[in-house]
Amino acid sequence: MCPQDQIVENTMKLEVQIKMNETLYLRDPEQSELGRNIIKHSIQLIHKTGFESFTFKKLAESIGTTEAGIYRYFENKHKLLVYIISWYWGWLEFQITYQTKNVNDPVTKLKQVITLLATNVKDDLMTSHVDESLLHQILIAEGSKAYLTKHVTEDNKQQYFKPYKDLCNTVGEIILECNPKYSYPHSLASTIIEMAHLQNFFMHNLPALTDFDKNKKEDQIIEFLNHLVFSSVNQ
Amino acid sequence: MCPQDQIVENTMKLEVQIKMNETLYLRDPEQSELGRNIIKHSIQLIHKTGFESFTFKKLAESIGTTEAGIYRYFENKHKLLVYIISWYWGWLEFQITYQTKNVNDPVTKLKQVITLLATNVKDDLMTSHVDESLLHQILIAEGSKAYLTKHVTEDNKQQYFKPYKDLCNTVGEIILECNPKYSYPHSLASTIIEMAHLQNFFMHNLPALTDFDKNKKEDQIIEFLNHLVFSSVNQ
DNA sequence: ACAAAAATAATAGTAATACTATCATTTGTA
DNA sequence: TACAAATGATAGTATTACTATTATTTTTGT
Repeated sequence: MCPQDQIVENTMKLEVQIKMNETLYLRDPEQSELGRNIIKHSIQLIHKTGFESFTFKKLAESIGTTEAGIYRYFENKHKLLVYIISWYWGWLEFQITYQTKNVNDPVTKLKQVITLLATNVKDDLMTSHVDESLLHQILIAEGSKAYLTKHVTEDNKQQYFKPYKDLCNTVGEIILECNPKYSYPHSLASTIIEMAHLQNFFMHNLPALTDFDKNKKEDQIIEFLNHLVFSSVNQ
Repeated sequence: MCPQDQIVENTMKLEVQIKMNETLYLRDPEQSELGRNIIKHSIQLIHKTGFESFTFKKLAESIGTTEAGIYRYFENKHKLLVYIISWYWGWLEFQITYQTKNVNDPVTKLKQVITLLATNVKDDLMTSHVDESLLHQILIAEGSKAYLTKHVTEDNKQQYFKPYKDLCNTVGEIILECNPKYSYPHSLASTIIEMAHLQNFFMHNLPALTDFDKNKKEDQIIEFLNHLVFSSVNQ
């Protein structure tokens, strides 16, 4: 298991806690009611209004606190976005490790990973203040905005994208288990991860860019990705 | 040739002119010196500062006009971004049609398309006010911001993404020429287009997400995409 | 060549955003 | 209980994303 993931026994019920990069926040949002509310409501608000219209003022109003209160936790809305996205990658990494831990066949494992990446999960009750279903949709619509900035290099030096890279590595290693001679494990892994999200966005919003119809949902994306991945890995 | 692309004889030298969606602008920027300056300088400025820091005020200063002057051409900076990105897709479609017009073998044709998509071209002198090399880099870093918005559905109804869809269709048709039974021509086409850009961004900014080193440049991305595409198309 | 129309420049103004600062009040903890 | 830490309330600034008005050029039709 990746050292970023921890299971913490907390107030008598089992809670999953994802260890976050400390330079992302000013005050740890996991450690207070207000902090957890910031995470919870920012997920709801970004999902509802989109990242561009999302402001700390609106967030403060929806929580019932003040703008200045939010600024004590996060320097700006970009860092908050990176925070919740990192959280999601960490949580996904945990899901992958946990759900495939007894699977020995790498092909089966890779198929399960593709399904996990492309499926909009139900809210995981083990993380009470995070709605993973909304978070999955945020990843689809806003995920790339975390790194598509002019300050990506500095952000990268601060390790903001480590959870994403770790996940990419994990998937890359499973690809190599399927075929140790495959030349592009990381690029294929990032392609799977990005396309699991982007084909979903296209299917719902720009269907002419896909071969899917809205009804059958993610199954078609999973079939497409399976076909793409296994034909090239087994080449 | 796609009806969107036209060659126009203009002031004694051959100029390529891409027909643009008229709802994208308030006044046609191709038709005046100021308009062409808006396009030229916005490409330079977005490339230099990134789309988030790009403002009409800065653009006006770099042209030597006023903010209000820009607003007479474009309602807001998002429409200007969509404009220059649409322009690029239209230009690319023209390039593909033009450069592969005598190629009969669909496999050769698809390989050429992949190369065109993944290569940072030199500035095309046939379009004097547009620097295609900068535009290609803008596509890599900002392209997805054109559609990753809450108003993507309305924008799509206004046909803002038609040039992208047309390109996707063109590539999809070449894929079907390679294998008429391939099930996902559009999804594979959008995957090629997006990954040609995204793997480039990752290679330069988040190399851990790829298997490429900065030196060898786009060749490795082209090899990766060729391997991915032809193993799955020939499956 | 000249008048009318169109485009541009100059200036001003507004509401919202993205912060920073200060101080009073509440809450948690040794 | 006392003290520090966290929160709330309020205010203020620079910038952004526009809109409006009027004056001045430039274009164009005759």
